[in-house]
Amino acid sequence: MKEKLLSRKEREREFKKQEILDAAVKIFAQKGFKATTLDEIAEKSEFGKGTLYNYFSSKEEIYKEIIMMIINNHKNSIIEVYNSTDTLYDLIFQTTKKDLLFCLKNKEAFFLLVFTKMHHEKSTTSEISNLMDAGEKEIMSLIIKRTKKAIKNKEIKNLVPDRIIRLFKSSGFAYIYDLLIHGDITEESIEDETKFITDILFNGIRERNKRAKL
Amino acid sequence: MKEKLLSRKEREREFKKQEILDAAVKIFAQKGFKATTLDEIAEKSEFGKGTLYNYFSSKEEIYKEIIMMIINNHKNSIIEVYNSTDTLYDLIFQTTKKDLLFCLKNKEAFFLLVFTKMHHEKSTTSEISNLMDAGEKEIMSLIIKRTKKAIKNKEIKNLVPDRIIRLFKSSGFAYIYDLLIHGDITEESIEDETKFITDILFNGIRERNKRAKL
Amino acid sequence: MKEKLLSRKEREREFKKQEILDAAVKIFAQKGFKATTLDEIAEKSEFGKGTLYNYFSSKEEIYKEIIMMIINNHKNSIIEVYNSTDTLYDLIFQTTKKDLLFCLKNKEAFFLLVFTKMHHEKSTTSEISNLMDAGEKEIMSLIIKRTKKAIKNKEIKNLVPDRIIRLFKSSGFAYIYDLLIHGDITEESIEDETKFITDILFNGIRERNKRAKL
Amino acid sequence: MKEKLLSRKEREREFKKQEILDAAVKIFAQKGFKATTLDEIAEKSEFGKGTLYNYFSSKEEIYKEIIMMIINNHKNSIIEVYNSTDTLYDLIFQTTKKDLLFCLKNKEAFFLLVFTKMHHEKSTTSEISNLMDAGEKEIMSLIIKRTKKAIKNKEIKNLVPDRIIRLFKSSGFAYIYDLLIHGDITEESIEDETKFITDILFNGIRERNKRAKL
DNA sequence: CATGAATGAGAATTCATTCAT
DNA sequence: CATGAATGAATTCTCATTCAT
Repeated sequence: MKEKLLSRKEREREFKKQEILDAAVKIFAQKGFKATTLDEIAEKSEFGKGTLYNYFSSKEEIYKEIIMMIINNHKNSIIEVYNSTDTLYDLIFQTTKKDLLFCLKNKEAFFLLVFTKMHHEKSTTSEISNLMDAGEKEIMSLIIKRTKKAIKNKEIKNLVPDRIIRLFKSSGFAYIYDLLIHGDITEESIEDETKFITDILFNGIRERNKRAKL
Repeated sequence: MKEKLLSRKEREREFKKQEILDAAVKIFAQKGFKATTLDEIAEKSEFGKGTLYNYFSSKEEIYKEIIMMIINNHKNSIIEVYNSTDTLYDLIFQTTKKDLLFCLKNKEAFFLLVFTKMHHEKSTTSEISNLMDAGEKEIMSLIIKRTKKAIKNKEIKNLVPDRIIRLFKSSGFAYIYDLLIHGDITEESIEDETKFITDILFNGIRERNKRAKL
Repeated sequence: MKEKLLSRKEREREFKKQEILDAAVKIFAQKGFKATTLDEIAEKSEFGKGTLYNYFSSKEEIYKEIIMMIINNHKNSIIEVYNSTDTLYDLIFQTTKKDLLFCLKNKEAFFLLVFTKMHHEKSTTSEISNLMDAGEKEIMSLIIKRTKKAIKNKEIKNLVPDRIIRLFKSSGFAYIYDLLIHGDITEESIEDETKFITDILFNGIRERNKRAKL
Repeated sequence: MKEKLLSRKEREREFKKQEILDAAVKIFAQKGFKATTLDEIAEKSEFGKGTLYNYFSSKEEIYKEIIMMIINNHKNSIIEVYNSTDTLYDLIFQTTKKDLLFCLKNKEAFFLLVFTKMHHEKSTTSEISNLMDAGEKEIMSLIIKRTKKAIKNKEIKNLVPDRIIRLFKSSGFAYIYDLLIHGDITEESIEDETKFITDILFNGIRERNKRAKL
């Protein structure tokens, strides 16, 4: 919607800004905020160091814009899935699948996100934390709504929604992370992996009709 | 066992070293390696900046010793549980419970570990990564062994062990992390939380005897 | 020869680099490597402390470049004299004179050289020693050649060349040093001083009853 | 003369002090004043670091006492020779020989002296320079006296005494230095080397057609 | 706008000196 | 006296930010 009114000049500017962000996200993801230098970003983005300051007012702002970008992507993705599914299972399945795909294609962005979540670098102003929390909250409220509906509809057992969601979020997140780290995932195996994790969460892993021998 | 033969001098030295490590782990956990300054560690540990160098040869060594400490703690804890349980369920349950307890009591240590795992700061020599990987491997081999046994004994479905373990490890880890972050856990609720997550993984969350209404 | 192709930027850079070296050599000569601080060099060269690092990667590199500069100057000077003289006497005379002139104009450089020769600071990597030794060797081989020729031509007595050269080198060096230290030498008196020392040394070794064949 | 009245306690104290100085001179000679640490001196002398301060008030004082020790040794040696010789030649010959012997046995002390002479470390208070200059002056006055006598007695040509002495001092010094550095000298070759250098210098300045009156 | 040289605040590290035991 | 742990001032080096071209 914003893009509508941009002149060529402005479009070019946006393009260059994006180039810088693309370069920066990779380095930030690899080294973290503090250990990343502007020299590195400048070199990777093929701009002069001074030029960066024509687009961003500080190193921190670059970081902030990257985080925003990732969060919005993710949020929009979830909203879209939310609107096109009915059951909790489908929501979880589709979301996880989409996340996996996104992460696979934007490994750096993903790591950066994880990294920032874990990392409470106070130097990186709490503003960033706030942005993340805000995005998180919107997503959460959607999932909670759907979970309650799933309980009501007897799709799942009557468990505390907060706990379930915490488990979903964290499990999915962590599992994806582990997969990416160890590298044994391709675009083809995504459907399969997604099914694996979603099904376990929904069905558990216990053998049903037999007694475990101890 | 080593402690037996330490003289008073040596014991005092060990004690002070530990004081420094205790101060350091908190700050490292909060800010990460790069963003933590020796001035801060010195202040928090109530030693002069130079004194730190009488106990550690560099900032990085402090970090390294902390990681080692945590890894060893964790590894020993798992081994102990492994030797005192038979089923996979019990292993997961006890391990998770013990981890939760440890994490609750050593929040900083836990965050630091997570942080280091996520963070591939190559600056922080790969030596640290190696240490972690070595510890990890030992633990993994124990869990894999037990998982295979569980499949053989029909305790659980015949799923690929690696995948299951990845899920356990990551889920447990992430769930604990999430719990700690949001702070709503006490020593009393540990048993309950542990049961919740272990049971879901084992049983799933789907309502069994009824068809979900969509 | 290199200078031909330098752009204005590059020439300016070289110029500034030289300014730094000029400032540094004075302080190094006065205080030695260890006792000289970058703050002093920065102040004397009228650059910011950080700026030095845009031109040199470390304090030691500044030192290294200075030594190289001096050695090369001196070596080239000797070679030139070697090629434009025939007798040992002339070689010694001209070299000594040229050295004296150089030293008078570059007192600091000279002291620094002496200083480094004396001083086997192993901290200052042995690389520097190696550079000096290499330069020295080239010069030595020229003088030895000429000395042997002088013996063959009966210009001087048949003494062990190594010993003679050691005497020349050390005497000349030390005499110059002493002169500079006590300051009673001007550009005008150089010819005279040179003749004084060369003649004494030569009267000590000259073949008496025969005419040197040239 | 001082030693006469020392009690056992005092003698022990002097002995330990000397042990420290002996250790220190080696390190100072090798690395220079700044680069030598008290830890090194403490280790080499096999005392605790704090103990050094029971004998010397500062690092600089250790240095100062060493220099004094060396200078006095040298001065006394010269005076002795002066009193037991008549001609300039003998004075130079004996002094050089004695110096060579001293240097060979106390390499470190010698290097330290050279080092300090060259090195105008202002950090090392000018007090040290003053001490050295004072010692130097006494020696100089003796040699000048003898040189004048030698001219009067037609032992040598009528050259400016100052210049001659400068040449002797510097030549001898530098030649010895060079010999020690390159290591090809033994106690046996001292007489020979001494004769070599003294003769050359003397052949350069000796009055030819007259017999020196003694 | 684009650039990169210049800068200085800040960080890690060293080491002479002090002092409690 | 002997000791070595504690200390902080001093030093080298890094890097975000500014600014003249």
